[in-house]
Amino acid sequence: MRLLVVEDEARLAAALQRGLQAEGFAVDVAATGPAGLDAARHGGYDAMILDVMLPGLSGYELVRRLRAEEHWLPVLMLSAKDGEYDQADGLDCGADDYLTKPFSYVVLLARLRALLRRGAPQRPAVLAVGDLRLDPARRRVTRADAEVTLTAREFALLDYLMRRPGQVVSKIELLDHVWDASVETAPNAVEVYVGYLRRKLGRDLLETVRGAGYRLAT
Amino acid sequence: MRLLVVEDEARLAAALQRGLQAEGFAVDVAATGPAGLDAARHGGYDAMILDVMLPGLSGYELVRRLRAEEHWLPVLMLSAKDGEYDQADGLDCGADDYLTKPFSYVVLLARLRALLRRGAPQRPAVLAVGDLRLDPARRRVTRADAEVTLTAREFALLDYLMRRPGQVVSKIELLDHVWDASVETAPNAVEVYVGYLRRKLGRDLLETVRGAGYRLAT
DNA sequence: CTCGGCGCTGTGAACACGCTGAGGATGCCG
DNA sequence: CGGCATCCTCAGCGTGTTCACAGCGCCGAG
Repeated sequence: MRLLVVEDEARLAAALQRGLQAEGFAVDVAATGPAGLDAARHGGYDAMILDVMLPGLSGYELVRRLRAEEHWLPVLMLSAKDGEYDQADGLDCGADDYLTKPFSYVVLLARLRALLRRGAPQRPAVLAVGDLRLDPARRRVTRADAEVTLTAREFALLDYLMRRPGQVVSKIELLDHVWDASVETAPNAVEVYVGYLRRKLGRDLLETVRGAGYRLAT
Repeated sequence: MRLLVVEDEARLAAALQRGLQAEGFAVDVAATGPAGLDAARHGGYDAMILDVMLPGLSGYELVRRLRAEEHWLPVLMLSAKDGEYDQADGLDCGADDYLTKPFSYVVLLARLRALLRRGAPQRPAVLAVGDLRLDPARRRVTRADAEVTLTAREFALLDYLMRRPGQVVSKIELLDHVWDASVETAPNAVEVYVGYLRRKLGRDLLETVRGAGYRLAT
């Protein structure tokens, strides 16, 4: 289990890190809001413990941004304030649980375990770009509310592109991530499948960037 | 949204009921542990607010029994004690969140909303999808009110799929969860059992998603 | 305008995937 | 011990999917 602790008070951060490591967690620490957001985005953590008062970016704002980007990492918020409206704010902006300082270590652990037991709360329910919708769990794709049936490879390709809307993705990158990396596949295969997707979803969706790759229209 | 409030203090129970009804919830009240357990078992509620100190059966014990019977209703616990170990106990015995008396109404609402937003893993007592019904306790399955007899494996497979209606479930996942994980079983076994289920329950129920897995029709 | 290279697409072959009937292994019960 | 139910492997078959190939069109540079 990997945890991310975002806390600027060095002593508290260190104490948390030591304590949680003793419980068998792998713990990374970030000391500022932006650093925490970055780590949460890229880190593959199982949960985050997040202070509200942070330099650079408040905990509230951090969670809001994370949720806006469809990251569903469980978040346990810590706050020095104990006014009741703060708790409500924290939960409403997307945190999963809330603890007021000073808190006891035992309570922290119990809450954390409850959070982890629950697992990631919601999943990226559906990816949406324009009128295009892709539901990974149900494995369904619709364009303008019309269902489109895709083969496994087509689906994987679209999934990958929809997670990077507006970005140019090279054929090499697609071969590495959508195709089996161990099998040597010609880049032309990507062109072929882009062709299939265009035929099924409409010409306007996938833009070719000559010499660089493909971009999903936003 | 239907709520169950289990609270023996009449004044508090009435206050909660009035307040929550004003928010648009349908609220039932039970005044004792056994009555609460009974209501929770049979009621089809979306969440339960549960006092710890109850006549007949403590809140801890109530949740424990509920969970043992595989009811996964979200539970928000209320306690007059505020010793930290109580919180830990409450969470560890299966509650989803915890509030200490005296609490403010605003906080209660925020927590409740967070709980409902999270939506505890839906596992109702009787699973139903379309005209298909599966009762885990009685181990019975009916399709259009006609009883169908299944073998243990067939039943376990259908059970797992019915808990994820509309979602695509891979053969690997099924092998991991429906079959004994320690025994190496060929993926073909899943195909065989899907075939059995189709034969007994009708062709239309289980859709195969080539290259991905199976999906229970919604 | 011309040319080279990149990307698009129709064709078709190899392949992988999933379905099914047969049957062996195992365990339970009379 | 024999009969029966259940579980699961195996092999064959049909079909959808994947991808290489080759020819062509188009874009951009010179």
